[in-house]
Amino acid sequence: MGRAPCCEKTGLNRGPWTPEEDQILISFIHKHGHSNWRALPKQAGLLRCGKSCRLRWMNYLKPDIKRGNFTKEEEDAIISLHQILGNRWSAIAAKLPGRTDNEIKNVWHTHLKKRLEDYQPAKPKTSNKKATKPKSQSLPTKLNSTKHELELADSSNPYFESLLSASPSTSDAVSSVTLMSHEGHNNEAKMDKNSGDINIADQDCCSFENFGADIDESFWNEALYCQDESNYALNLEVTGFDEIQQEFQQLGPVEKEMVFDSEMDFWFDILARTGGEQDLLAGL
DNA sequence: AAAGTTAACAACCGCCACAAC
DNA sequence: AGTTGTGGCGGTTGTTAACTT
Repeated sequence: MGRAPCCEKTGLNRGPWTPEEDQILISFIHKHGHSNWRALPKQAGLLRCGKSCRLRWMNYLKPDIKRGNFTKEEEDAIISLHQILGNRWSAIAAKLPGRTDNEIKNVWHTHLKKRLEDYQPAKPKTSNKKATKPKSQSLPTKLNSTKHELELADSSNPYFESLLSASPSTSDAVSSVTLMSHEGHNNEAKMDKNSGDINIADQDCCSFENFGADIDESFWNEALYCQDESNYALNLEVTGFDEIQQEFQQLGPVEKEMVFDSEMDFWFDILARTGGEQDLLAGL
């Protein structure tokens, strides 16, 4: 036996809502709230099913809904969030105040997806000159992490600020194998000699913990994440460049310096490289 | 100007998770 | 513990306006 349908279809209005219907729904919810969507249309005198009322309210009539064109910042946020969250429109919408999942989904299918597809023809680059990573490119998750902590002290993008939680690293690794500093940043890498787990701490911008044993400790001598006032860059410098190139071969030839369009892209790249997006997903 | 195509967006449908019973 | 009702979610469709041929 199947479930009873959510509403009796016969005799109910379908299709676009009229201004009169909108007004009835708005005034009813203002007076009585919407504790029971199924019962609401009957109580309000609307010839609609509860689902339809809920959808109309949630996607169109709710007072805090922001309508109109998406800003460049919002579009960038959707693209970046979609890289991590996929088609979880409600989760994406939760990061964009005033925007609904339905609206974001529509924008994605009508604008952003096409923009990315146009941007996609990522032929492997052979030159070693500085280049910007395409936003749509799939990111490698070569490096495994079992735990991830990240602090973003000064985010310029309000949508990103709420995405990440601040948390200091408290891990005590058995032995310290590497100490890095770069342009005022205090980066510290420790390795548990028994388990092979690697702990990275960057007190200025982020901390990562427990990357697992499958990465070479020398990697962290060579890879420094850094930022200055105008750029967010991943520097892959000096020795062992060929090995790093192999690690990240999914990206095509690795540039010695990758410059990102925005701080958000920079952070998402770090998350993707460390598998941190898995932890992020778990926390949502 | 008419027909055909595409873009934009509102709305619907079916499924799922979860709370209540 | 199993069943049912409900809200919420993501995929999809329908409609209409805008654009192209």
